[in-house]
Amino acid sequence: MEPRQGAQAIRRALAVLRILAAGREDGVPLAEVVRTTGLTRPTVHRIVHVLIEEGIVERHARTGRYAIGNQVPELALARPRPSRLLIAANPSLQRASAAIGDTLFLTVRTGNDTLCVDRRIGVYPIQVLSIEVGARRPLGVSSAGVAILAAMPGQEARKIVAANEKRFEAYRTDVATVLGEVTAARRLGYGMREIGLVQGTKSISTWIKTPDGQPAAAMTVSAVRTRLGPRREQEVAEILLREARAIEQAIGG
Amino acid sequence: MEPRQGAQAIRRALAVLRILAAGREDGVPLAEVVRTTGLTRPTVHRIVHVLIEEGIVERHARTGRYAIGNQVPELALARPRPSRLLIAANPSLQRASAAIGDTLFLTVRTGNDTLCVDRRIGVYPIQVLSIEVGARRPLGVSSAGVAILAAMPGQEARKIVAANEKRFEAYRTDVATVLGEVTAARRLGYGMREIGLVQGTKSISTWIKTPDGQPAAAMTVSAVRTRLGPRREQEVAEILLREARAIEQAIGG
DNA sequence: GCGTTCTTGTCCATATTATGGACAGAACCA
DNA sequence: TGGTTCTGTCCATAATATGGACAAGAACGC
Repeated sequence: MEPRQGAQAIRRALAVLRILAAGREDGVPLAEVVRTTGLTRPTVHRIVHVLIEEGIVERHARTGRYAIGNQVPELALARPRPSRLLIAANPSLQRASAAIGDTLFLTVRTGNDTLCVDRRIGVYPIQVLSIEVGARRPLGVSSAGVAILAAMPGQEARKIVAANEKRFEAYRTDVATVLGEVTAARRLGYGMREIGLVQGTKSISTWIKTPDGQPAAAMTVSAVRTRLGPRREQEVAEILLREARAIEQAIGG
Repeated sequence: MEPRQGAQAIRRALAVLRILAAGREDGVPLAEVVRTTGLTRPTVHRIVHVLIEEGIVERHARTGRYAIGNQVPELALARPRPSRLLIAANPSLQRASAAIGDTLFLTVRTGNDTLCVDRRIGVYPIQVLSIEVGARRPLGVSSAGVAILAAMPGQEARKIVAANEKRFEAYRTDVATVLGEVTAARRLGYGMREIGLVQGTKSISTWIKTPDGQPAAAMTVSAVRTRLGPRREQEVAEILLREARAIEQAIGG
């Protein structure tokens, strides 16, 4: 598949949109878009302002930051919701949440990012709620991202990690660290992070593959570190692995 | 506001996306996109296939039709849902639905289209369910579209109707008919269609304006024609007008 | 069967379009 | 005050997107 030519501008506009999406409601300053896309400032400026005229991007009056606009969800209404994955995963998430009691996330891969698409809050009184539905991060910086990378061929994973290099700085990590974590996850059979994105939390993630063997998503448990000692880590991982296989079945059938 | 230059390709890609969005899950054949956008076929073909590579568009294997892809709702997750309008309108829709008993729609304007964003089913046993959330139509072909056009300055309304000319054929209407209906709606104070998009139905729509006087949405009741005689039309219109003002208050405050 | 009309896909010379270096203003800090 | 961030704009230039022309497959009629 040689990439189709004659649409540089469209590809660039989409790259910009994906960066803006990572900024959620608050949006992203122009300079950051310039840095992370590697495009020149006049180009990004032009793209962003055309997208504003078209209603695809909005600009916050106070901060001057750029964010995903109204028309994007409007276009999204054209698709049936919720997605097949969400339907297939629902019973598993419910079971796992009840069995574990800590916060549970379902995260998909989209391009070079992870995107949280579902979250279940457990019964345990201390819950890690830092990641919300819609949260978008470069593949590799969260345990879910590491799990998804671990589930794909090494070459592809390295390519993605290399592509995300510029964005890792903001999360205080780098290519070598991420690749190390990916290797560790392959050995373990699941992704794990002693130090979560939030201080004092720990996360465990299992990957979910589509019938053709591509990793499609990850299921993650996050909890305060003290609640996930070695013994409980084992328990939680077993539940997650079982339910991940169940979701794979549900997609495949 | 002179439109910004240097982004023809991006604008064209968005025009294509909006047409595809009107096709919902089923999508739209390439030829129809070519017709309604007025672009040449090689151009549309290139745009659509680049968007497929980027995950923004999907192609149905069986039919060959093109439709909005997975990544659009993924980008949409960056925004908080539901929208402000939906929140503001909720109590009014609930009250109106209870009072009227027929199917109620909330429709917004997006570009040159109307987009159904909410639907409430009433208690009366015969309900008009042809329009679903996500349904997208050229402004002017539904009573909601006529109401929204009626609420804007004549010049702007004429511009939009002219821009939609090519798309009217598919709905068996034309510029003159639509402009006539808009004028009638202005006189009446609400939009009305004796012949709905579905045979034997009748619709009544009131417009909802933002604080700056721009029409933002329309509230519509659809029912089988026999259920909306002159007397009941009055009643329903009064309720819709009252609730439309309530929603305007809720947005403004 | 064979022509007709619909569709989608591809090529490539061309000119239109997007590009980005250079310049400039605004806001903030020391 | 000068230094450092940010955002916005201009315009000559090169690279890019464009669309006419050609091709091939699918559906229909007879």
